[in-house]
Amino acid sequence: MSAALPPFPHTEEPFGRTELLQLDTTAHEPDACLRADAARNRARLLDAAARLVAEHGAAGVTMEAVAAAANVGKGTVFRRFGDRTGLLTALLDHSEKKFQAAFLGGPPPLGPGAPPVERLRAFGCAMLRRSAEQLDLQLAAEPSADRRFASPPLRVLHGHVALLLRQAVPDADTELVAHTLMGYLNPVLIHHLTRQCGMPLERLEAGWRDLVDRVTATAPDTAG
Amino acid sequence: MSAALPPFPHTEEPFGRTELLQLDTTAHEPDACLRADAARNRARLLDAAARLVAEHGAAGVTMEAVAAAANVGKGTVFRRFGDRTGLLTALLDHSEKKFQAAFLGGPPPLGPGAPPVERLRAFGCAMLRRSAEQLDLQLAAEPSADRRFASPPLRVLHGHVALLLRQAVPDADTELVAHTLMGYLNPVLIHHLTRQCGMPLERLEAGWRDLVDRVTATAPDTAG
DNA sequence: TAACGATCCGGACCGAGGTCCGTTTAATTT
DNA sequence: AAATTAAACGGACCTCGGTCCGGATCGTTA
Repeated sequence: MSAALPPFPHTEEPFGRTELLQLDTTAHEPDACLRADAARNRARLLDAAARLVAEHGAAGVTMEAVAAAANVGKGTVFRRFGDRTGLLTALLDHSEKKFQAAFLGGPPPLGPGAPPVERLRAFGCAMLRRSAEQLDLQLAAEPSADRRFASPPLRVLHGHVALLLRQAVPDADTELVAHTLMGYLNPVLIHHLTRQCGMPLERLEAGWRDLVDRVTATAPDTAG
Repeated sequence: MSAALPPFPHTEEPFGRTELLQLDTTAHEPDACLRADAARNRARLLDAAARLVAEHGAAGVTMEAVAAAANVGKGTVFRRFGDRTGLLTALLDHSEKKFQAAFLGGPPPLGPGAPPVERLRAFGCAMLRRSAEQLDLQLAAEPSADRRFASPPLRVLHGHVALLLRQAVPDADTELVAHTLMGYLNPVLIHHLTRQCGMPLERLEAGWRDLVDRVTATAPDTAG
Protein backbone atom coordinates (compact mmCIF):
# COMPACT_ATOMS: atom_id res chain seq x y z
CA MET A 1 0.00 0.00 0.00
CA SER A 2 1.57 3.28 -1.04
CA ALA A 3 1.31 5.52 2.01
CA ALA A 4 -0.26 8.62 0.50
CA LEU A 5 2.19 11.43 0.25
CA PRO A 6 0.01 14.45 -0.35
CA PRO A 7 -0.65 14.94 -4.05
CA PHE A 8 -1.26 18.63 -3.44
CA PRO A 9 0.89 20.62 -1.02
CA HIS A 10 -1.70 23.14 -0.04
CA THR A 11 -5.01 21.39 0.06
CA GLU A 12 -7.29 22.92 2.64
CA GLU A 13 -7.40 21.27 6.07
CA PRO A 14 -6.22 17.94 4.72
CA PHE A 15 -6.70 16.53 8.18
CA GLY A 16 -7.35 18.31 11.41
CA ARG A 17 -4.85 19.50 13.93
CA THR A 18 -4.97 17.72 17.21
CA GLU A 19 -4.92 20.77 19.45
CA LEU A 20 -8.47 21.39 20.41
CA LEU A 21 -10.49 24.43 21.19
CA GLN A 22 -8.35 27.11 19.68
CA LEU A 23 -10.43 29.97 18.48
CA ASP A 24 -8.85 30.09 15.07
CA THR A 25 -10.43 33.27 13.84
CA THR A 26 -6.98 34.55 13.13
CA ALA A 27 -5.22 31.24 13.21
CA HIS A 28 -6.29 30.02 9.83
CA GLU A 29 -7.36 32.78 7.55
CA PRO A 30 -7.37 30.65 4.44
CA ASP A 31 -6.27 33.15 1.82
CA ALA A 32 -3.16 34.19 3.66
CA CYS A 33 0.03 32.48 2.52
CA LEU A 34 -1.69 31.39 -0.66
CA ARG A 35 -0.41 32.34 -4.05
CA ALA A 36 -2.24 35.27 -5.60
CA ASP A 37 -3.94 33.30 -8.34
CA ALA A 38 -4.81 30.54 -5.92
CA ALA A 39 -6.48 32.94 -3.50
CA ARG A 40 -8.40 34.59 -6.32
CA ASN A 41 -9.64 31.22 -7.60
CA ARG A 42 -10.58 30.13 -4.11
CA ALA A 43 -12.78 33.17 -3.73
CA ARG A 44 -14.31 32.63 -7.16
CA LEU A 45 -15.05 29.03 -6.31
CA LEU A 46 -16.72 29.76 -3.00
CA ASP A 47 -18.73 32.46 -4.69
CA ALA A 48 -19.81 30.16 -7.49
CA ALA A 49 -20.67 27.40 -5.05
CA ALA A 50 -22.82 29.72 -2.97
CA ARG A 51 -24.59 30.89 -6.08
CA LEU A 52 -25.28 27.32 -7.12
CA VAL A 53 -26.64 26.45 -3.69
CA ALA A 54 -28.95 29.41 -3.84
CA GLU A 55 -30.20 28.50 -7.29
CA HIS A 56 -30.39 24.72 -7.33
CA GLY A 57 -30.02 23.70 -3.71
CA ALA A 58 -27.08 21.82 -2.29
CA ALA A 59 -27.78 18.88 -4.56
CA GLY A 60 -27.00 21.04 -7.56
CA VAL A 61 -23.49 21.69 -6.37
CA THR A 62 -21.55 19.45 -8.70
CA MET A 63 -17.80 19.78 -8.68
CA GLU A 64 -17.80 20.30 -12.40
CA ALA A 65 -20.62 22.79 -12.21
CA VAL A 66 -18.78 24.81 -9.59
CA ALA A 67 -15.61 24.71 -11.63
CA ALA A 68 -17.44 25.84 -14.73
CA ALA A 69 -19.35 28.59 -12.92
CA ALA A 70 -16.07 29.87 -11.54
CA ASN A 71 -14.28 29.65 -14.88
CA VAL A 72 -11.73 27.31 -13.45
CA GLY A 73 -10.58 23.79 -14.12
CA LYS A 74 -12.00 20.88 -12.22
CA GLY A 75 -8.65 19.91 -10.79
CA THR A 76 -8.40 23.30 -9.15
CA VAL A 77 -11.51 22.68 -7.10
CA PHE A 78 -10.12 19.45 -5.76
CA ARG A 79 -6.66 20.86 -5.09
CA ARG A 80 -8.15 23.67 -3.07
CA PHE A 81 -10.83 21.84 -1.10
CA GLY A 82 -9.80 18.23 -1.22
CA ASP A 83 -13.22 16.86 -1.98
CA ARG A 84 -16.85 17.80 -2.16
CA THR A 85 -17.27 17.65 1.59
CA GLY A 86 -14.37 20.04 1.94
CA LEU A 87 -15.96 22.54 -0.39
CA LEU A 88 -19.33 22.42 1.32
CA THR A 89 -17.65 22.65 4.71
CA ALA A 90 -15.79 25.75 3.60
CA LEU A 91 -19.15 27.17 2.60
CA LEU A 92 -20.38 26.64 6.14
CA ASP A 93 -17.19 27.92 7.68
CA HIS A 94 -18.32 31.48 8.33
CA SER A 95 -21.40 30.46 10.27
CA GLU A 96 -19.34 27.84 12.04
CA LYS A 97 -16.78 30.33 13.26
CA LYS A 98 -19.47 32.69 14.44
CA PHE A 99 -21.06 29.90 16.41
CA GLN A 100 -17.76 28.85 17.92
CA ALA A 101 -17.09 32.40 19.00
CA ALA A 102 -20.52 32.55 20.60
CA PHE A 103 -20.10 29.57 22.86
CA LEU A 104 -16.40 30.04 23.50
CA GLY A 105 -16.39 33.72 24.30
CA GLY A 106 -19.86 35.15 23.89
CA PRO A 107 -22.35 36.19 26.57
CA PRO A 108 -24.02 33.67 28.86
CA PRO A 109 -25.83 31.38 28.95
CA LEU A 110 -24.13 30.15 25.78
CA GLY A 111 -20.75 31.63 26.60
CA PRO A 112 -18.77 31.42 29.83
CA GLY A 113 -20.35 32.80 32.96
CA ALA A 114 -23.35 30.56 33.38
CA PRO A 115 -23.25 27.23 35.21
CA PRO A 116 -22.24 24.34 32.95
CA VAL A 117 -25.62 22.64 32.83
CA GLU A 118 -27.27 25.82 31.73
CA ARG A 119 -24.61 26.32 29.10
CA LEU A 120 -25.23 22.82 27.86
CA ARG A 121 -28.92 23.47 27.55
CA ALA A 122 -28.29 26.67 25.63
CA PHE A 123 -25.70 25.02 23.46
CA GLY A 124 -28.01 22.29 22.27
CA CYS A 125 -30.88 24.60 21.52
CA ALA A 126 -28.59 26.91 19.61
CA MET A 127 -27.25 24.04 17.57
CA LEU A 128 -30.73 22.76 16.85
CA ARG A 129 -31.79 26.11 15.53
CA ARG A 130 -28.62 26.62 13.57
CA SER A 131 -28.85 23.22 11.92
CA ALA A 132 -32.52 23.64 11.19
CA GLU A 133 -31.69 26.71 9.15
CA GLN A 134 -28.93 25.23 7.06
CA LEU A 135 -30.21 21.70 6.86
CA ASP A 136 -29.61 21.33 3.13
CA LEU A 137 -25.98 22.28 3.37
CA GLN A 138 -25.40 20.46 6.63
CA LEU A 139 -26.67 17.23 5.13
CA ALA A 140 -24.77 17.65 1.89
CA ALA A 141 -21.59 18.43 3.81
CA GLU A 142 -21.68 15.24 5.87
CA PRO A 143 -18.27 13.60 5.68
CA SER A 144 -17.86 10.02 4.59
CA ALA A 145 -18.24 7.48 7.38
CA ASP A 146 -14.56 7.01 8.08
CA ARG A 147 -13.85 10.65 8.86
CA ARG A 148 -17.21 11.65 10.21
CA PHE A 149 -16.05 11.93 13.81
CA ALA A 150 -12.63 13.22 12.90
CA SER A 151 -13.85 16.32 11.11
CA PRO A 152 -12.41 19.41 12.76
CA PRO A 153 -15.68 21.30 13.21
CA LEU A 154 -17.30 18.36 14.93
CA ARG A 155 -14.28 17.86 17.15
CA VAL A 156 -14.55 21.41 18.39
CA LEU A 157 -18.21 21.00 19.26
CA HIS A 158 -17.55 17.65 20.87
CA GLY A 159 -14.68 19.06 22.86
CA HIS A 160 -16.83 21.85 24.16
CA VAL A 161 -19.58 19.53 25.29
CA ALA A 162 -17.07 17.23 26.93
CA LEU A 163 -15.59 20.19 28.77
CA LEU A 164 -18.92 21.32 30.14
CA LEU A 165 -19.75 17.77 31.12
CA ARG A 166 -16.51 17.41 33.03
CA GLN A 167 -17.56 20.39 35.08
CA ALA A 168 -21.12 19.19 35.57
CA VAL A 169 -20.60 15.48 36.15
CA PRO A 170 -16.92 14.86 36.82
CA ASP A 171 -17.51 11.24 37.74
CA ALA A 172 -19.06 10.16 34.47
CA ASP A 173 -17.23 8.95 31.38
CA THR A 174 -17.66 12.37 29.87
CA GLU A 175 -16.07 11.41 26.60
CA LEU A 176 -18.79 8.89 25.94
CA VAL A 177 -21.60 11.00 27.30
CA ALA A 178 -20.47 13.83 25.05
CA HIS A 179 -20.78 11.55 22.05
CA THR A 180 -24.25 10.63 23.16
CA LEU A 181 -25.33 14.23 23.41
CA MET A 182 -23.73 15.14 20.11
CA GLY A 183 -25.60 12.28 18.51
CA TYR A 184 -28.85 13.97 19.42
CA LEU A 185 -27.72 17.04 17.50
CA ASN A 186 -26.73 15.17 14.38
CA PRO A 187 -28.13 17.05 11.38
CA VAL A 188 -29.27 13.86 9.73
CA LEU A 189 -31.38 13.04 12.77
CA ILE A 190 -32.74 16.54 12.95
CA HIS A 191 -33.71 16.29 9.32
CA HIS A 192 -35.42 12.99 9.90
CA LEU A 193 -37.39 14.15 12.89
CA THR A 194 -38.45 17.55 11.62
CA ARG A 195 -38.86 16.98 7.91
CA GLN A 196 -39.72 13.31 7.67
CA CYS A 197 -41.59 12.86 10.94
CA GLY A 198 -42.97 16.35 11.15
CA MET A 199 -41.88 17.10 14.69
CA PRO A 200 -41.78 20.78 15.59
CA LEU A 201 -38.40 22.13 16.60
CA GLU A 202 -39.77 23.03 20.02
CA ARG A 203 -40.24 19.39 20.79
CA LEU A 204 -36.64 18.68 19.92
CA GLU A 205 -35.52 21.53 22.15
CA ALA A 206 -37.58 20.29 25.04
CA GLY A 207 -36.20 16.83 24.43
CA TRP A 208 -32.68 18.22 24.56
CA ARG A 209 -33.19 20.03 27.84
CA ASP A 210 -34.73 16.93 29.34
CA LEU A 211 -31.86 14.84 28.06
CA VAL A 212 -29.29 17.17 29.56
CA ASP A 213 -31.09 17.09 32.86
CA ARG A 214 -31.29 13.33 32.94
CA VAL A 215 -27.69 12.90 31.97
CA THR A 216 -26.32 15.41 34.44
CA ALA A 217 -28.48 14.36 37.36
CA THR A 218 -26.11 13.10 40.04
CA ALA A 219 -24.78 9.61 39.49
CA PRO A 220 -27.00 6.56 39.43
CA ASP A 221 -25.54 3.62 41.30
CA THR A 222 -27.74 0.79 40.27
CA ALA A 223 -24.60 -1.32 40.07
CA GLY A 224 -25.09 -3.60 37.01
CA MET B 1 -40.60 16.43 -11.34
CA SER B 2 -41.62 12.95 -12.47
CA ALA B 3 -42.81 11.18 -9.35
CA ALA B 4 -40.85 7.95 -9.58
CA LEU B 5 -43.04 5.04 -10.48
CA PRO B 6 -40.94 2.03 -9.62
CA PRO B 7 -38.68 1.06 -12.50
CA PHE B 8 -38.58 -2.51 -11.26
CA PRO B 9 -41.71 -4.21 -9.94
CA HIS B 10 -39.98 -6.58 -7.58
CA THR B 11 -37.01 -4.77 -6.16
CA GLU B 12 -36.24 -5.95 -2.66
CA GLU B 13 -37.67 -3.86 0.17
CA PRO B 14 -37.88 -0.72 -1.95
CA PHE B 15 -39.08 1.06 1.12
CA GLY B 16 -40.14 -0.33 4.43
CA ARG B 17 -43.56 -1.25 5.58
CA THR B 18 -44.95 0.92 8.32
CA GLU B 19 -46.12 -1.84 10.61
CA LEU B 20 -43.46 -2.22 13.21
CA LEU B 21 -42.14 -5.11 15.16
CA GLN B 22 -43.43 -8.01 13.16
CA LEU B 23 -41.14 -10.94 13.45
CA ASP B 24 -40.95 -11.53 9.73
CA THR B 25 -39.08 -14.80 9.82
CA THR B 26 -41.88 -16.24 7.78
CA ALA B 27 -43.33 -12.96 6.61
CA HIS B 28 -40.76 -12.17 4.02
CA GLU B 29 -38.84 -15.15 2.89
CA PRO B 30 -37.29 -13.37 -0.06
CA ASP B 31 -37.20 -16.21 -2.59
CA ALA B 32 -40.87 -17.04 -2.30
CA CYS B 33 -43.07 -15.50 -4.97
CA LEU B 34 -40.02 -14.83 -7.08
CA ARG B 35 -39.66 -16.24 -10.53
CA ALA B 36 -37.45 -19.31 -10.67
CA ASP B 37 -34.61 -17.66 -12.54
CA ALA B 38 -34.82 -14.61 -10.32
CA ALA B 39 -34.54 -16.67 -7.16
CA ARG B 40 -31.59 -18.59 -8.55
CA ASN B 41 -29.79 -15.41 -9.51
CA ARG B 42 -30.50 -13.89 -6.16
CA ALA B 43 -28.84 -16.79 -4.45
CA ARG B 44 -25.89 -16.65 -6.82
CA LEU B 45 -25.47 -12.95 -6.16
CA LEU B 46 -25.54 -13.23 -2.39
CA ASP B 47 -23.09 -16.07 -2.62
CA ALA B 48 -20.76 -14.13 -4.86
CA ALA B 49 -21.01 -11.06 -2.66
CA ALA B 50 -20.18 -13.04 0.46
CA ARG B 51 -17.19 -14.55 -1.31
CA LEU B 52 -15.97 -11.12 -2.33
CA VAL B 53 -16.32 -9.81 1.21
CA ALA B 54 -14.32 -12.72 2.51
CA GLU B 55 -11.59 -12.20 -0.05
CA HIS B 56 -11.25 -8.46 -0.43
CA GLY B 57 -13.23 -6.99 2.44
CA ALA B 58 -16.42 -5.00 2.08
CA ALA B 59 -14.61 -2.36 0.08
CA GLY B 60 -14.00 -4.90 -2.66
CA VAL B 61 -17.70 -5.49 -3.19
CA THR B 62 -18.25 -3.63 -6.41
CA MET B 63 -21.58 -3.99 -8.08
CA GLU B 64 -19.88 -4.97 -11.30
CA ALA B 65 -17.57 -7.38 -9.53
CA VAL B 66 -20.50 -9.08 -7.84
CA ALA B 67 -22.37 -9.30 -11.12
CA ALA B 68 -19.37 -10.78 -12.86
CA ALA B 69 -18.63 -13.24 -10.06
CA ALA B 70 -22.22 -14.40 -10.20
CA ASN B 71 -22.29 -14.65 -14.00
CA VAL B 72 -25.11 -12.19 -14.19
CA GLY B 73 -25.70 -8.81 -15.75
CA LYS B 74 -25.17 -5.66 -13.76
CA GLY B 75 -28.77 -4.59 -14.19
CA THR B 76 -29.87 -7.76 -12.44
CA VAL B 77 -28.03 -6.82 -9.28
CA PHE B 78 -29.75 -3.48 -9.12
CA ARG B 79 -33.17 -4.87 -9.93
CA ARG B 80 -32.89 -7.38 -7.12
CA PHE B 81 -31.32 -5.24 -4.42
CA GLY B 82 -32.05 -1.69 -5.42
CA ASP B 83 -28.61 -0.37 -4.68
CA ARG B 84 -25.34 -1.24 -3.03
CA THR B 85 -26.72 -0.64 0.44
CA GLY B 86 -29.55 -3.02 -0.32
CA LEU B 87 -27.15 -5.75 -1.33
CA LEU B 88 -24.96 -5.34 1.73
CA THR B 89 -28.02 -5.19 3.94
CA ALA B 90 -29.26 -8.44 2.47
CA LEU B 91 -25.89 -9.90 3.33
CA LEU B 92 -26.43 -8.92 6.96
CA ASP B 93 -30.02 -10.09 6.97
CA HIS B 94 -29.45 -13.49 8.50
CA SER B 95 -27.59 -12.18 11.51
CA GLU B 96 -30.16 -9.42 11.79
CA LYS B 97 -33.07 -11.83 11.94
CA LYS B 98 -31.33 -13.93 14.53
CA PHE B 99 -30.77 -10.89 16.68
CA GLN B 100 -34.36 -9.75 16.32
CA ALA B 101 -35.56 -13.16 17.35
CA ALA B 102 -33.30 -13.03 20.39
CA PHE B 103 -34.64 -9.80 21.81
CA LEU B 104 -38.22 -10.30 20.70
CA GLY B 105 -38.74 -13.86 21.81
CA GLY B 106 -35.52 -15.23 23.27
CA PRO B 107 -34.62 -15.85 26.90
CA PRO B 108 -34.12 -13.00 29.38
CA PRO B 109 -32.52 -10.67 30.05
CA LEU B 110 -32.47 -9.88 26.32
CA GLY B 111 -35.88 -11.34 25.63
CA PRO B 112 -39.15 -10.82 27.50
CA GLY B 113 -39.29 -11.75 31.14
CA ALA B 114 -36.76 -9.38 32.63
CA PRO B 115 -37.61 -5.85 33.77
CA PRO B 116 -37.33 -3.29 30.96
CA VAL B 117 -34.26 -1.51 32.26
CA GLU B 118 -32.38 -4.76 32.46
CA ARG B 119 -33.49 -5.67 28.98
CA LEU B 120 -32.25 -2.32 27.76
CA ARG B 121 -28.86 -2.88 29.30
CA ALA B 122 -28.62 -6.32 27.73
CA PHE B 123 -29.83 -5.02 24.39
CA GLY B 124 -27.15 -2.39 24.10
CA CYS B 125 -24.33 -4.69 25.09
CA ALA B 126 -25.52 -7.29 22.63
CA MET B 127 -25.65 -4.71 19.87
CA LEU B 128 -22.21 -3.45 20.71
CA ARG B 129 -20.75 -6.90 20.48
CA ARG B 130 -22.64 -7.75 17.34
CA SER B 131 -21.55 -4.57 15.58
CA ALA B 132 -17.99 -4.96 16.71
CA GLU B 133 -17.86 -8.29 14.92
CA GLN B 134 -19.27 -7.15 11.60
CA LEU B 135 -17.92 -3.63 11.59
CA ASP B 136 -16.70 -3.77 8.00
CA LEU B 137 -20.03 -4.78 6.63
CA GLN B 138 -22.02 -2.57 8.97
CA LEU B 139 -20.09 0.47 7.86
CA ALA B 140 -20.26 -0.39 4.20
CA ALA B 141 -23.99 -1.02 4.48
CA GLU B 142 -24.78 2.40 5.94
CA PRO B 143 -27.63 3.91 3.98
CA SER B 144 -27.36 7.32 2.40
CA ALA B 145 -28.27 10.18 4.71
CA ASP B 146 -31.82 10.63 3.53
CA ARG B 147 -32.95 7.09 4.31
CA ARG B 148 -30.65 6.35 7.20
CA PHE B 149 -33.38 6.48 9.84
CA ALA B 150 -36.00 4.99 7.58
CA SER B 151 -34.19 1.73 6.97
CA PRO B 152 -36.35 -1.19 8.11
CA PRO B 153 -33.73 -2.89 10.28
CA LEU B 154 -33.02 0.29 12.19
CA ARG B 155 -36.71 0.95 12.65
CA VAL B 156 -37.17 -2.41 14.29
CA LEU B 157 -34.34 -1.77 16.71
CA HIS B 158 -35.56 1.71 17.41
CA GLY B 159 -39.09 0.50 17.96
CA HIS B 160 -37.88 -2.07 20.45
CA VAL B 161 -35.91 0.46 22.44
CA ALA B 162 -38.84 2.87 22.42
CA LEU B 163 -41.12 0.12 23.68
CA LEU B 164 -38.85 -0.73 26.59
CA LEU B 165 -38.46 2.94 27.40
CA ARG B 166 -42.21 3.42 27.48
CA GLN B 167 -42.34 0.75 30.15
CA ALA B 168 -39.41 2.11 32.09
CA VAL B 169 -40.01 5.84 31.91
CA PRO B 170 -43.54 6.42 30.67
CA ASP B 171 -43.35 10.16 31.33
CA ALA B 172 -40.42 10.87 29.05
CA ASP B 173 -40.52 11.64 25.35
CA THR B 174 -39.54 8.06 24.67
CA GLU B 175 -39.38 8.57 20.94
CA LEU B 176 -36.58 11.07 21.34
CA VAL B 177 -34.81 9.23 24.12
CA ALA B 178 -34.84 6.12 21.96
CA HIS B 179 -33.09 8.02 19.21
CA THR B 180 -30.51 9.17 21.71
CA LEU B 181 -29.80 5.67 22.87
CA MET B 182 -29.67 4.31 19.34
CA GLY B 183 -27.19 7.00 18.47
CA TYR B 184 -24.80 5.54 21.00
CA LEU B 185 -25.00 2.22 19.17
CA ASN B 186 -24.32 3.67 15.75
CA PRO B 187 -21.74 1.47 14.01
CA VAL B 188 -19.85 4.48 12.71
CA LEU B 189 -19.41 5.73 16.27
CA ILE B 190 -18.40 2.31 17.49
CA HIS B 191 -15.84 2.15 14.75
CA HIS B 192 -14.49 5.54 15.65
CA LEU B 193 -14.19 4.81 19.33
CA THR B 194 -12.79 1.32 19.14
CA ARG B 195 -10.66 1.44 16.02
CA GLN B 196 -9.66 5.09 15.77
CA CYS B 197 -9.52 5.99 19.47
CA GLY B 198 -8.52 2.57 20.70
CA MET B 199 -11.18 2.24 23.39
CA PRO B 200 -11.81 -1.30 24.58
CA LEU B 201 -15.30 -2.63 24.03
CA GLU B 202 -15.74 -3.05 27.77
CA ARG B 203 -15.57 0.68 28.23
CA LEU B 204 -18.31 1.16 25.68
CA GLU B 205 -20.43 -1.42 27.43
CA ALA B 206 -19.94 0.23 30.79
CA GLY B 207 -20.78 3.53 29.18
CA TRP B 208 -23.98 2.07 27.81
CA ARG B 209 -25.12 0.70 31.13
CA ASP B 210 -24.38 4.00 32.78
CA LEU B 211 -26.25 5.83 30.07
CA VAL B 212 -29.30 3.63 30.45
CA ASP B 213 -29.26 4.16 34.18
CA ARG B 214 -28.99 7.92 33.86
CA VAL B 215 -31.71 8.12 31.27
CA THR B 216 -34.14 5.88 33.09
CA ALA B 217 -33.59 7.35 36.52
CA THR B 218 -36.91 8.84 37.58
CA ALA B 219 -37.70 12.20 36.08
CA PRO B 220 -35.61 15.25 36.71
CA ASP B 221 -37.70 18.35 37.26
CA THR B 222 -35.16 21.11 37.05
CA ALA B 223 -37.72 23.10 35.13
CA GLY B 224 -35.71 24.95 32.45
C1' DT C 1 15.05 42.04 -15.83
C1' DA C 2 16.37 37.28 -16.59
C1' DA C 3 16.23 33.05 -14.91
C1' DC C 4 14.66 29.52 -11.85
C1' DG C 5 11.96 26.59 -8.90
C1' DA C 6 7.84 25.91 -6.34
C1' DT C 7 3.14 26.18 -6.83
C1' DC C 8 -0.84 26.13 -9.43
C1' DC C 9 -3.79 25.22 -13.49
C1' DG C 10 -6.76 22.58 -16.58
C1' DG C 11 -8.96 19.05 -18.67
C1' DA C 12 -8.32 14.28 -20.25
C1' DC C 13 -8.97 10.17 -17.85
C1' DC C 14 -10.68 6.49 -14.66
C1' DG C 15 -13.82 3.83 -11.67
C1' DA C 16 -18.07 2.97 -9.68
C1' DG C 17 -22.96 3.61 -8.87
C1' DG C 18 -27.13 3.83 -11.14
C1' DT C 19 -30.44 4.01 -15.37
C1' DC C 20 -32.53 2.52 -19.81
C1' DC C 21 -34.49 -0.22 -23.01
C1' DG C 22 -34.58 -3.87 -26.52
C1' DT C 23 -34.53 -8.85 -25.90
C1' DT C 24 -35.39 -13.27 -23.52
C1' DT C 25 -37.86 -16.30 -20.54
C1' DA C 26 -40.85 -18.22 -17.12
C1' DA C 27 -45.55 -18.81 -15.80
C1' DT C 28 -50.42 -18.79 -17.10
C1' DT C 29 -54.37 -19.11 -20.06
C1' DT C 30 -56.92 -21.18 -23.83
C1' DA D 1 -49.05 -27.18 -27.13
C1' DA D 2 -49.51 -22.47 -28.73
C1' DA D 3 -50.22 -17.99 -27.44
C1' DT D 4 -49.81 -14.29 -24.26
C1' DT D 5 -47.94 -11.34 -20.94
C1' DA D 6 -45.70 -9.91 -16.88
C1' DA D 7 -41.32 -10.25 -15.17
C1' DA D 8 -36.43 -10.76 -15.60
C1' DC D 9 -32.22 -10.17 -18.19
C1' DG D 10 -27.96 -7.84 -19.77
C1' DG D 11 -24.90 -4.60 -21.02
C1' DA D 12 -24.41 -0.10 -23.26
C1' DC D 13 -24.71 4.30 -21.38
C1' DC D 14 -24.76 8.34 -18.24
C1' DT D 15 -23.16 11.06 -14.30
C1' DC D 16 -20.23 12.40 -10.96
C1' DG D 17 -16.42 12.22 -7.71
C1' DG D 18 -11.70 11.86 -7.81
C1' DT D 19 -6.79 11.36 -10.01
C1' DC D 20 -2.92 12.57 -13.07
C1' DC D 21 0.47 15.09 -15.33
C1' DG D 22 2.25 18.25 -18.98
C1' DG D 23 2.28 22.98 -19.28
C1' DA D 24 1.45 27.85 -17.55
C1' DT D 25 2.29 31.26 -13.55
C1' DC D 26 3.77 33.39 -9.66
C1' DG D 27 7.32 35.02 -6.53
C1' DT D 28 11.98 35.09 -5.60
C1' DT D 29 16.87 35.44 -6.26
C1' DA D 30 20.64 37.29 -8.77
